[in-house]
Amino acid sequence: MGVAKPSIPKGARDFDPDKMVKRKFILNTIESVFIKYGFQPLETPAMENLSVLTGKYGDEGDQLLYKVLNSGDFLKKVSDTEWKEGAKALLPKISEKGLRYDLTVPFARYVVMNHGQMTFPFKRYQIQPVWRADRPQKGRYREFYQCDADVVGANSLICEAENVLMMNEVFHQLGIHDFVIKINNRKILTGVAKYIGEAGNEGPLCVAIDKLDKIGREKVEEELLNSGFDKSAIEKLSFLFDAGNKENLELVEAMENVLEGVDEAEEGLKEIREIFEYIDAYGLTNHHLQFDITLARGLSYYTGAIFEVRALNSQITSSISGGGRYDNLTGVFGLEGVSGVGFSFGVDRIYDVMEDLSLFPDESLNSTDLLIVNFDKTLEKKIVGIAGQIRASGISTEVYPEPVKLKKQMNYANKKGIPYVILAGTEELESGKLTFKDMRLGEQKSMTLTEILTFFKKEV
RNA sequence: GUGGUUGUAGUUCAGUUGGUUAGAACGCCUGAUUGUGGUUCAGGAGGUCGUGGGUUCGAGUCCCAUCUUCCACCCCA
Repeated sequence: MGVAKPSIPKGARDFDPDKMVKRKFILNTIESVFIKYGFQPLETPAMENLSVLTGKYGDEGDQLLYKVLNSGDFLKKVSDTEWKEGAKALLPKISEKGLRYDLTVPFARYVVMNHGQMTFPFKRYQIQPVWRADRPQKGRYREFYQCDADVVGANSLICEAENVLMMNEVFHQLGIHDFVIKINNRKILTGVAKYIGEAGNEGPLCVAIDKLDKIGREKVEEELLNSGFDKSAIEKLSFLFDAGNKENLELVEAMENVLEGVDEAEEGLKEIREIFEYIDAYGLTNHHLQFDITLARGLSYYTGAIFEVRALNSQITSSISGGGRYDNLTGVFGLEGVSGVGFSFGVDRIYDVMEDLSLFPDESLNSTDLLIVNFDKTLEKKIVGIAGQIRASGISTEVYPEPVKLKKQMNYANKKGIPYVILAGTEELESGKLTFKDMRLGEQKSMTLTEILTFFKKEV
């Protein structure tokens, strides 16, 4: 009997060191920008009670929730009749907990549980994995990370403007310069629904026009027809499809003319204007922002501004960041009147874009600066001492832990991309002149430890 | 959840209508070089052909199941 081959669950991944170094580069960049704008870290448990999770993501979402089986004899509360009633009736008896599906609902739960002690506006960021029992595809996994930042308890459009600022800062730092931040406002879309005589039907309207760039105008109109929209209503939508490539403010103006007198739309357009004004006032000139009246985003809880970021000139066309304002985050948990604005970065997709455009900087990849070669057991105590002194000045240093063949040690340095090597055998240690080799140039010099340390000081 | 697709050495892939001992490249190990990596040369190791059944004298090749990969829906990051 052979040992079973090890495997990992479908849609889950190992991140090997090569990948982790790159992921960390992205994650650290995002985190530092969050912190720079005053957001504080928050983590919530991987498991939530199912009562918190179910019913928050629609019927489809409930299907995609991972449920955790009760520990012990999970069948002990189940009677024969319940067993026969099928999975749906059985579920609450055998499972009380589930894995988190996103970071927004657990955050809402947190706010409701703690709002008495919190000071508002409350700004938190959260970078944690979430789980969905979806069928995996390229760029879609069953376990993946979300990076959310939200402000709750503030209605000012400064929050929206700062979202745009943070998106710009993150992508600039990552070296992604060709991207577009599309902005729209749910109030405008609500107004549009009203305008075409389908007041209250903005839900299906959003779902349909959100697919515009993917399936085209005809299919969208077809879907609307199937959703029960009137033919005349769909015809009235043509102003939206024909909006064309106008300048941002020009488009705002054009829409103001079309939608004049529809209160919600007027308000939404005013907000768009104001966000542009704030961004202007912040002094951000190249903001990559583009008002797009057809941007909708499928998610139902948005009520104000909505954002979506896409990289340009990349094979990866799906969105790499997005967000928006929601008026009633905590309503489902019985706490009314807490509004918020949030957005998130799609780490996996940002990773794919950067890989696609070869944007990962080489320096971000090797972590060790220096390797000290191990010649002989009897010299180990000395080279270890040297390593300690070098590390004390902040240089990341390795001692090769065994006195194996030099070739193998040099090869180790080479494979790991370690740029400098110290060779210190009996002679070097006696004279204090260490052999210091630059692996990239292939040159080596005799240098004292102090000389080496000053060399690194100049390098960094 | 629906329909399709993929799986052969560490990796990327060949493998003829089913027919001897399943190949290549790269990587890995050893040596040329016992104190010098990245280039070169010589040699070597490594495979229950995803897994489990079945058909057959004979299966990497055909059939069924299952897992996995990827793709299109649905939905989404």
